[in-house]
Amino acid sequence: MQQTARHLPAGERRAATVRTVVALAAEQNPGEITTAAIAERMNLSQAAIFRHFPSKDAIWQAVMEWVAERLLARLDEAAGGAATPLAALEAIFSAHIEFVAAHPGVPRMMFGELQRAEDTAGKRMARTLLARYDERLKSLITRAKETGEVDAAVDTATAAALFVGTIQGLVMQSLLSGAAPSLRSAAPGAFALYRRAIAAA
Amino acid sequence: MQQTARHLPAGERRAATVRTVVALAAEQNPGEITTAAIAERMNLSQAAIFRHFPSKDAIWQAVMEWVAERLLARLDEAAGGAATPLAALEAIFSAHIEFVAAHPGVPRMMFGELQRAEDTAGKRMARTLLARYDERLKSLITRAKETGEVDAAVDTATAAALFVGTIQGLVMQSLLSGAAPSLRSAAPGAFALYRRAIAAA
DNA sequence: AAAGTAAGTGAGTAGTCACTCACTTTTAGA
DNA sequence: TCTAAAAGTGAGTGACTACTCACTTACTTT
Repeated sequence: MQQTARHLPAGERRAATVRTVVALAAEQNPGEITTAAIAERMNLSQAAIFRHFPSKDAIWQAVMEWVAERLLARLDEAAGGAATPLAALEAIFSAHIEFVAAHPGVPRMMFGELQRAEDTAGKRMARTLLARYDERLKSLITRAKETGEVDAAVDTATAAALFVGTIQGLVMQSLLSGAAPSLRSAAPGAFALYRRAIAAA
Repeated sequence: MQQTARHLPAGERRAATVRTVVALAAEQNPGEITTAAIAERMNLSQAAIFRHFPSKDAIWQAVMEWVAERLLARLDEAAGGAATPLAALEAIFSAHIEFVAAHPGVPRMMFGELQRAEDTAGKRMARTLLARYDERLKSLITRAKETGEVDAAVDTATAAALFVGTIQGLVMQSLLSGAAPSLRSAAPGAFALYRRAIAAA
């Protein structure tokens, strides 16, 4: 990100480090991001990193916290402005796509953390994020059943899983093509199909 | 896998190595699988690995070839026995779920390879596999539109992406819970929703 | 301007990684 | 039964990794 601001206060340096990791994850395998690479991107010595984080795991934890806070805030904001539960689902869908289009490294980091064998802090944070996401989806789907927008015969948990899967399908397509714009343009069509899957007849 | 067969002929040792990597990927982050770990699992010295593969990249290439061959063969077999295009899609869905339930490391390896920054042989193989998969899906969906099973208004490419996404949603759920059985039990419900998304009214 | 403190650095360390090589053991064919 | 080739090994190597530490530089407060 910014290059030439030296001697940042600790809080800002931590924030800059997190932003740098998110940016690097958009370019390379998150598992292969080294502390040296992070430092180089910030025009800092590698040793400086460890003045602000006790370990590399702590960096990943901070990054996953950043993702959880920002993503959930945007989703809640999007859902809040919607008139009906189904409209809220669509708003969340768009907001999520917008978020990963702006930060292409995020889904890669999520998958990377979830795949870790050890039970790291970052992995727990990723799990928590997904659990909270799932909660919100299930709540909205339940309410949409009550308003009659979603078919009552549809299983709520399955519908929530398909919502996430629909996004993942788009993400995978963009991973293959390497293009972020395709994500945004393909999103409306994907949600239209998802709506068909759950909508009442 | 098997432990005590020493001095295997080269072909069998290569095959055993691939099987070992697939098994290890079910237990840990594929990116962290070392040649030492592979050798240890086979009760072999690490140096022996390099008598059969010129590099670690070559191992990954062989593994991805194994996956591509076996998976596509099973999918084609499943599709072949189906009466209609939509039935073929369902058979492919089941066969795919069965495959990843039997080899839980496979989706992790796929994602791991696709995330690589460098253009490795394994990554190219993963890309090719997905492209072939996509082809088959689009062909079946097109034919299902002709028979009237699938709504002609549904976009073929989007429907193919949602098919893959539906499976990924299930895989992600099982990654979170760590349980393979949940994959198999949740699959029929997930396909039922997918069918609703694309079926003709 | 002096001094205390926070931020940053150069030069390390121990450990791990993929990969090599001179050498030994096993297998298979005549 | 002998032998050559194939399969496997022990002991390395250089490159890279997260992390440390004694020391320096910059900022802030008085």
